[in-house]
Amino acid sequence: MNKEEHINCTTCAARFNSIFKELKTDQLNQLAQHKTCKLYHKGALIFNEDAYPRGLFCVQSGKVKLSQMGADGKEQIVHLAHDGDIMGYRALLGEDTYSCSAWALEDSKVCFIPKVQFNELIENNSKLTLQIVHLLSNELKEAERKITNTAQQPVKNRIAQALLSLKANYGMEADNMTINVRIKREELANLAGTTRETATRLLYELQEQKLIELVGKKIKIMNESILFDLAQSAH
Amino acid sequence: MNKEEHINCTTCAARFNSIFKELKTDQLNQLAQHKTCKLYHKGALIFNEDAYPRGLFCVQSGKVKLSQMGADGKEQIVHLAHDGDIMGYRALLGEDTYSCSAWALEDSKVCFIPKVQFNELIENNSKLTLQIVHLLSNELKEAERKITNTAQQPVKNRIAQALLSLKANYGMEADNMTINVRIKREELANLAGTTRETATRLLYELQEQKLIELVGKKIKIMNESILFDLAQSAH
DNA sequence: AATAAAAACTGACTTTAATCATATTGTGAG
DNA sequence: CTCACAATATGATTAAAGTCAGTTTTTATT
Repeated sequence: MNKEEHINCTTCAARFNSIFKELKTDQLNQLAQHKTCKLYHKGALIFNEDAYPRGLFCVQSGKVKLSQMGADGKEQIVHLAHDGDIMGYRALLGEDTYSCSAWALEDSKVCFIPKVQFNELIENNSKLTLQIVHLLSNELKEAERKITNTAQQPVKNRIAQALLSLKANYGMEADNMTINVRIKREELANLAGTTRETATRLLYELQEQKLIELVGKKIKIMNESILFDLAQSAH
Repeated sequence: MNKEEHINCTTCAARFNSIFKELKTDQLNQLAQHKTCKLYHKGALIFNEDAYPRGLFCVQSGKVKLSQMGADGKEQIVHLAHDGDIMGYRALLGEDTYSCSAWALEDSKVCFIPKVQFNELIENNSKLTLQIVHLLSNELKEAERKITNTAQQPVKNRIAQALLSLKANYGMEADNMTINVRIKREELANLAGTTRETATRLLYELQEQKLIELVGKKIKIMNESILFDLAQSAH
């Protein structure tokens, strides 16, 4: 008997948000047959940088950060994942080790599809393969843009960018203003590429400019269009 | 009559350095039938950021920089290309615009394979497709690492990294010490993500540390292992 | 060879953000 | 509820790198 409450991909809510949304029922059932699903508690490691992948991860629910270790042990968050996102496919397709680690930002259910089934799936489904190649290509585009921004923009703009990225990934709460994620200052800093202290200070500056509001552990976006302009422009 | 001296992919020296190295003669001939080859003079634009790709570019000879425009018009070099490298495949595979522009760093011969033939080629050659997916995946890995380095490393280390990257792409001259490319200070700065002036100053610092030597317009690597350590470590 | 233009260098100064130190607030375990 | 620890905030200082201005060198052109 399987203790998992979710054993069926056909009833997975995250599916419609994922690359599997167009799979037929029998293909979904085949997926479900081989996948396992696990609850990762907040702070838990899902997979580790430099390890070889043994399959594909797919976020059923929750929030995940993907981060690299910098030269002196400092974390750099290179990607955020949420419901329906797949993780580890770069390493799988590249026949390579993971280029980053995945950590649960909050309690998250993450499914695992063994490499064999993943390979079968993409060999028999060119549309799916195409979708994954699209993901890869989009991630590269985003990564290149982030290189340019990191190299050229001041920290404040990168903080603005980071906040928008959090919103894009995790959405808003019911009020449609509060970013729906609890993230530590240090993590925000590691996403924007700065230090904890500087992140704190610049958040307060953004608040003074009425672009955001800090309410408890959450961040409210008060003026998204100006925040967006700031994230784009160099000064 | 075709004025191009090179009309045949089978005799292309760069081929063995490219993803086409394992193609059969008839496939190469088919490629050659549809490709065009053009000489781009130093400084010439090969393709432009934000345009839609109409095919695949392949460097036959020469040196190419791929760069993005930053927020206030500043160039960021995100990739370097040389003999045998293909360019524009991210945009093609992603059915997207180019994320960067390609410029000839020196007089370069670049072939062009129309989209239709490219698609035919990858549809009929899964091994080739796999190779291109590998390229994509490797580029993403490199881009992620560059984000981390740009965010965390001081400029001097990034200059060291840039020099090693120039060496990796363009090799050394006969003396096995001099990097085989003439690059402007400003371009080196745009590769490392800094300013012209800072690049100049730090090159002289590296020279004082006996890691490099500046001879005319060329840069000689005097102590690669320490230069490498510097490029890796954070301080 | 002379000239103009581009590129590189250099110094002075300013700004930005990191670092260090300390205080304050928030949070979870028992 | 209390205590300990983690996280955040904040001030002071330092260090790194950008900016600005002016000079020198290199390169291409006539």
